Amino acid sequence: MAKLRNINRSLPMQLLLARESTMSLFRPMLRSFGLTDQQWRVLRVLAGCDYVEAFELSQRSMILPPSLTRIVKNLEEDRLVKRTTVSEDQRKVLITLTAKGSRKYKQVVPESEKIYRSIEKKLGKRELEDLLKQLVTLNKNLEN
Amino acid sequence: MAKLRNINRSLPMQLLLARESTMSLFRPMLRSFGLTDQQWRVLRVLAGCDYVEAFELSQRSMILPPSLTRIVKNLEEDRLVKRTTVSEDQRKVLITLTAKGSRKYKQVVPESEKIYRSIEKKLGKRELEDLLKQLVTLNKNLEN
DNA sequence: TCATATTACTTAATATATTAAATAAATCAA
DNA sequence: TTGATTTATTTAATATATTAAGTAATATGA
Repeated sequence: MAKLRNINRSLPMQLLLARESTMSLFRPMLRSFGLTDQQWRVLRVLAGCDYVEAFELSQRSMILPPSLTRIVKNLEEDRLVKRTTVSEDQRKVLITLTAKGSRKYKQVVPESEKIYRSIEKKLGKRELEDLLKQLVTLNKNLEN
Repeated sequence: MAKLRNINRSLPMQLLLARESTMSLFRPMLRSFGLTDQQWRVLRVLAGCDYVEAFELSQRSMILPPSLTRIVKNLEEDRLVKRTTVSEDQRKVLITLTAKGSRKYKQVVPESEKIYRSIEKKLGKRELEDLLKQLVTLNKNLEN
């Protein structure tokens, strides 16, 4: 009978496990700031620019548009982001950080970097750099 | 102001992207068999043994117990798996593949392997092996 | 033995993922 | 210009993720 490769040899499974191992280190910190993983991804993109269109935000935060609609709605209720429309193209929605959102971002950044450095320490800076490089290559080679 | 590392240098983000790049190659095939990603993970574990306890299935399929409860319920409604309890410990639930589940598994395996080989071709067999090895190491070093 | 703690799983509540369909604004073609 | 198409986003429906709380069976200790 045809047999499937072992989980240790399955790229998708090892990637899932790696993502989980990694995020489980950040998650308690994010929760302590009242943020979900995805909300943090959104804040992080927004912090890099004045405003972003919904579609670009979707791509850069790796959250599909239907999910993003609700996430932005929740963030807006928490007064962390603001939505506006452009008069040039009434279909588009622009999203920006509020002052409160910006403060939240600035609070999280040093904690996030602290965790990242602890990961570097556990894995070795060179090994981590090497792994990142390979992942970037993989993503380039598999992208549609 | 403290600035966060770029997304290209973020291990969690690159892992998320890599997982997505990879799964997007398998997903259409799985859907054509009427399976979600998680249902396939469950079938795959079950195919490796006669029966599994819910807790072990949860760990090996990397699905938390509350999600697993519903996933197994749905698979049971589709007659792909069966739940039984053991008399020695009435708390425990054993899950097994039905004949129908086993047939489904055997149908998917060759298609899955076909996709896997196409990934090997795109990335290079050696590079893929190397990446897998690094991921296994990372998972070992970060595990709780 | 009997109250207490632990274990194994399920339910509940809220958040997100995925796919398809809907909506509304903008663009295009005849 | 106007009907058809495309684009940008939202709704809807179903599935899964996450955390907390609940339930029932088993184990433990005075």
